[in-house]
Amino acid sequence: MGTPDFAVPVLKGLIEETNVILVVSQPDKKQGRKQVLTPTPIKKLALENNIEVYQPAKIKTEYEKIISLKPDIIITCAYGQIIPKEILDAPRLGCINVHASLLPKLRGGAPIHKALIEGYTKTGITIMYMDEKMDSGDIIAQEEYIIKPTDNVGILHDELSLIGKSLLLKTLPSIINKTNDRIKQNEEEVTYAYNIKREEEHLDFNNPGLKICNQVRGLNPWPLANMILNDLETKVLECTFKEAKVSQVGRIIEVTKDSIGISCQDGIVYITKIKPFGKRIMAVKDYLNGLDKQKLLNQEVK
RNA sequence: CGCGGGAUGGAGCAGUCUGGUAGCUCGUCGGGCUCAUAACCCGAAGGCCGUCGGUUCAAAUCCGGCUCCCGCAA
Repeated sequence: MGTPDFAVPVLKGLIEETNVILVVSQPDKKQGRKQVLTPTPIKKLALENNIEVYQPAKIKTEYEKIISLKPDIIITCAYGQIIPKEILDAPRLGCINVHASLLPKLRGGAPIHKALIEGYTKTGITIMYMDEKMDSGDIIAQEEYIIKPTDNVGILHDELSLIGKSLLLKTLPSIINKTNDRIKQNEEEVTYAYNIKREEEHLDFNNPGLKICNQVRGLNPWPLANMILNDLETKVLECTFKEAKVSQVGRIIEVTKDSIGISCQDGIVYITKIKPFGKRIMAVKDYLNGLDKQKLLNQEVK
C-alpha cells in the first residue's frame, strides 16, 4: 500500500523479491491546471507489472476486499490514509510500514521536509509494525542518514527512498521467520512532522538566517518557500547566509553579481536561485540581468 | 468555459498604451590592458519579436483564432 514516488523503489523491490498479490493506492486525482486525471506513481508501476490495483476512497470502511485475499503480510509506505484495525489484524505476519525518519522522531506525513526545516543533522528510515495511531508502532529496524548541508528535499527524498527499499528487503526475511527485533518507541522523545501548511512556506526575515536557509532547502523542490518582492510572490529555491550586524530586517541591503542580499535577524541571507511570479525558475544572476539593480536596493521584502 | 502572469539573438529583460530601420544587462567569439583575473577597454557574430490569419503604404506594437510555459484556486 503506497501512493507517491517515494514508495516506488520499495514496491519495485517487493515485486522483484516477493509475490505481490494486490497494490493499494490513493484514488487518482485531477492534477495541474488542466485537471487531468493522473494515476498515482504506485498505481502506474503496479499496472506495468500486471498487478491488480485497489483504490478505495476511504480505507476506513472499504477494507473487505483486502481482508478477503488473506495476505501473509501487508507493507505500507507513504499510503496517505490511516489504516483501520480490521486490516492491521488481518495478515498473519502483521502490517509493516516504511517511514522516512528515525522514529520516534518526526511522526507524520512530512518527515523529509521537517527534518531539513528543523535543522536535523541526521534522519533515516524506520521499518516498523503499524498500530492504530500514526507512526507509533514497534520498531523493527532503522538505518541512519547523515544530512549534508547541501541536501534539499529532492536529494533527501531520493536517498531515503532507496534506503527504504534496501532496508526493507534486508529486514523482510527476519520478519517472515519471526526472528526480527521489536522495540517499543520511547514516547518521551516523540516529535511530529505534520504536513506543510501554506503559511509555513512563507519566509519571515525576523528569523535567524540559518533558520531561513533551512526553511528554503526544506521546501525545495516542493512546495517551495516564498516571499513578497515588489508586491509579487516570489519563490526562493536557494540561498546562503552570512552573519552581520544589521539595523533593519527584511530589506535588500546588498545586490551582488549573482545574489540578492536581504537582512534578517542576525545577518544577511543571499538569495541565489528564485522563481519570479509568472516566470520559470532561474538563477538570481539571470534575474538581475533584466533589472535595474539600483532599484532593488533598499526595497522591503515581506 | 474557475482566476491571473508570460512567450522578443544562447540567458534575463525593455520596447506594445501613442504602428515608422529591434534596444539594455549578461553570455559567446576575436583583439587590447595586466604579474594575473570572473575586473577594465575595443570590436564581432547571433532575431522571420511563439504560431496562423486580419487591418494598414507600413505590425514586436492594433484586432481575432491557436499552441506552449508559469502561479493561485480545487
